Amino acid sequence: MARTKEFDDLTAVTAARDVFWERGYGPTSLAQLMAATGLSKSSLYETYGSKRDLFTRAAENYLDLIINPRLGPLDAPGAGRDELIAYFTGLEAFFTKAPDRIARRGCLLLNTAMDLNDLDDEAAMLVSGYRERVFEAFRAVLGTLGRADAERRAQILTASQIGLMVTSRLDPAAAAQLAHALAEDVRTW
Amino acid sequence: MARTKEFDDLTAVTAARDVFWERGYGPTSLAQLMAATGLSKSSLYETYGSKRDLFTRAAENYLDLIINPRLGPLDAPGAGRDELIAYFTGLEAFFTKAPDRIARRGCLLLNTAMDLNDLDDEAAMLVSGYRERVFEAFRAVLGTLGRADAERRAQILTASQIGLMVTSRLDPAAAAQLAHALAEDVRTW
DNA sequence: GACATTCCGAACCGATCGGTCCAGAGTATC
DNA sequence: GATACTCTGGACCGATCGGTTCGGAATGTC
Repeated sequence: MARTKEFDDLTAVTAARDVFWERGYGPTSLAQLMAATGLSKSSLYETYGSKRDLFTRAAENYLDLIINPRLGPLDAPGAGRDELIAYFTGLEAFFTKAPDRIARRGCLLLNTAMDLNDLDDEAAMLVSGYRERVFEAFRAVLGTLGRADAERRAQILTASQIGLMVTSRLDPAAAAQLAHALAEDVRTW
Repeated sequence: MARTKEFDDLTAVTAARDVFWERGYGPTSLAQLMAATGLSKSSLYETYGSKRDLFTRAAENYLDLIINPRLGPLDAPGAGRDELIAYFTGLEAFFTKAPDRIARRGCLLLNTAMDLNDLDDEAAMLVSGYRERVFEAFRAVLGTLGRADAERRAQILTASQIGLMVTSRLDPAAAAQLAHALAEDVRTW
């Protein structure tokens, strides 16, 4: 019947995701996406429609493969202080061990939030949704600890988490220190 | 002798600063800088050299007129808990009262930090320097409170402050809430 | 071999970018 | 009025951008 597909969709989208992640949506050019995916411009256009559409695929990939695995343990029923500590120590280990290039990527969604002028309402909602997702996860866990100030603590923790990802773009070592501090802080609760 | 200068340097740089602030360095075009400053492309080029040089001037303006006035009270000898609370309640008031356009600007330096690929080492150091400036101010104040965990608290507070500015770009109302929460948190120390 | 499909390279489009240059008008001093 | 400086508008540059199209080679099924 026909020639078989020669490239893997997941591999290509993941490669594109990493470029968007490192460089942001606007500054990423089609040429860089071509180089990263190994696909020609024609193939990219035919397969994904447009740069913007490819970014949507990349963001979905990011949520599925990066965010959800990290946040998953916090969502589990019965998750409490230990899971929260493990969350931050996990990030500390990541910022300590990961190659500089990787550690400096920060958060794909937060990075593009600063690009916001170039993006559209859909992208803005994506970023806001991510922030609320993190907040709700923290709030649920803090709720189980029975603290009266759970709501406030969750707000501050969410902000710290955002600050953590931004800091990692400037200084991965400082981000590792910060993640450690956050884990220690949670221990004192 | 000669014709007198017809525009005010401070006014022009401040106008350019606001454009960079709202849109980021990369996405800001010369046309937008011309519109904001009221200067022609020729005048901009002759006076400031290049877009990049103008950004440096804008960043200096930002530090002098925006950052230092806010952080000043924290630097004053004898500054303590009250000044810290006032700092965050001041931000809360700003995010509550300021027009949406203004409240959503976030922090000029943090915004450009996400643009980092487009920028150079000088810009990266500018942003890192800003972060350390905030951290040192917090650390000094927390030191006077005689807490054993002053260093850790300052790290977390710095991250929260960064998260606060990023949040303001997504949702000024949430930023106001967060600033309030931070002030309340400091009160409990 | 006929056929369907995948994939690529290259040419091309219109637009925008930052930057350069210059002729000339405006405005001050002497 | 001569002179010196400011400032503008517009033409222009080379480069890059995302996107579009097409011819043709490659690779599979039947």
